[in-house]
Amino acid sequence: MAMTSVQRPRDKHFNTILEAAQEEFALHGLKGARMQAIADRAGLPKANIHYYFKNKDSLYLAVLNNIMSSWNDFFNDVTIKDDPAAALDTFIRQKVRLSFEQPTASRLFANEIIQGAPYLSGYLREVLRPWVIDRAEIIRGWMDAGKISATDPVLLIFTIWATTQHYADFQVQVLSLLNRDAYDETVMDRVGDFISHTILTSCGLKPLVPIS
Amino acid sequence: MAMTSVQRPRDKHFNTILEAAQEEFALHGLKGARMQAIADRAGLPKANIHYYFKNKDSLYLAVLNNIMSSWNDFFNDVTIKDDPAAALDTFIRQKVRLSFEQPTASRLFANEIIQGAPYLSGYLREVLRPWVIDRAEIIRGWMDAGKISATDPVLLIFTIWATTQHYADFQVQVLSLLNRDAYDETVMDRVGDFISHTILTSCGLKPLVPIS
DNA sequence: TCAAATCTTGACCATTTGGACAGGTTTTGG
DNA sequence: CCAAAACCTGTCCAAATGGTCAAGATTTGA
Repeated sequence: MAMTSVQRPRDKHFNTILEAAQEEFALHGLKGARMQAIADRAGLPKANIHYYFKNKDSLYLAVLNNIMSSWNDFFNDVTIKDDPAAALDTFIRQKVRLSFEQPTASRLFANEIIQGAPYLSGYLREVLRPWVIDRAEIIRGWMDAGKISATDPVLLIFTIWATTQHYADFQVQVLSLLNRDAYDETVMDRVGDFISHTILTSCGLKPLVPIS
Repeated sequence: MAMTSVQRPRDKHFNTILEAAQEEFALHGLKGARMQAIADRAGLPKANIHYYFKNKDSLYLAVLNNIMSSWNDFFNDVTIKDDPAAALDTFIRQKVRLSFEQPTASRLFANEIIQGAPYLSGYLREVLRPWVIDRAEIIRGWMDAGKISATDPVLLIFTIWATTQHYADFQVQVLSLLNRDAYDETVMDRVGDFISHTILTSCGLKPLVPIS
């Protein structure tokens, strides 16, 4: 965050540290994460971390900011004129992909929220709430136009978030219960199909893909 | 855990400590929680905690065991002969009630799973997996009997878990986005209605309650 | 080429943290 | 009533932890 605008070659360390920190904070939260563990994961001496980041808090904030920028982008371009089935399906599959391909970001966010959002309360109030109100308005527009059946737009968004992020936050549980060692494209598609089917059906829409 | 079978009067402290620990562990995870903070919350000197529990790990385990016993009880008695709509509706509403009334238990569980389930991997493998397989069998029975439409039983269970526990784990976010200070019976019922409607509809069942 | 700017790191420090323990108080059971 | 058992807690300590710093290495740009 407090870096120079020019991207110097050395700044690769900057990103290495951010990634290592993201992993550790996602795993143990702010208090639980250890600076030494972050340093070890980054393959750098601990003192070097403090050259780039003043302290633990500022590193945590840098990681958070780095993540939150691209959190719900997908649904931004949707308008009332769009086809709800296609729009919802796309949004769901993008969120599923994010959960499968960048689970640590989701886990870090989950940790922060579980812990009471001490560093994201402002984000929730000033960024996410307007976003939700805005998107809910579009969904309500679809309802009024008779394109989807009556529903609660905000709870619908919550449901999409919950079902998609579940596969990132609870990855270990899901893998254990599916008796698998790792996610793959097949599982991701199966989950995308299922959630899309569930949401679309509940909105009175015809599912784009049948469930196998 | 390592207590005498007789419930002595003094053992009220035992439960006080368990509750305080549950709160702190839910908030900060195993590493992040502080014994002093648990002691403060319990209103006892830290040394007293160590009289009842050998160390931080054993306290954490005691809290986990205390929680996991009554985690998915609700769905246990269901059989193929039962009406799927009623059974699913009941299960969903019970889980929603748990999320609203005992959110810390859910948050502690979430923390443990996010962190890779270091203390619950055995539980996942030996308790939860058989449970899921068993319940999935019943749902499959409903499908075969033509009582519900084709679906993926395991992903259906995941979806119910995800949507219901979301309101415990992400309580702060939900409250912020609903612009409320606290949950109440009204919100809980609205959420129960919505999730029940969503799940039942996706199973080709007629919702028990219309969405307002 | 060379001095300034940038970066790296081993060694160190103050504070926090989990935990031990001895000496005390209260309860229990005969 | 009394001794044994159970319970309580102030005090202390070793280890872990976040963070500092100064000396040195490397890079930059004129």
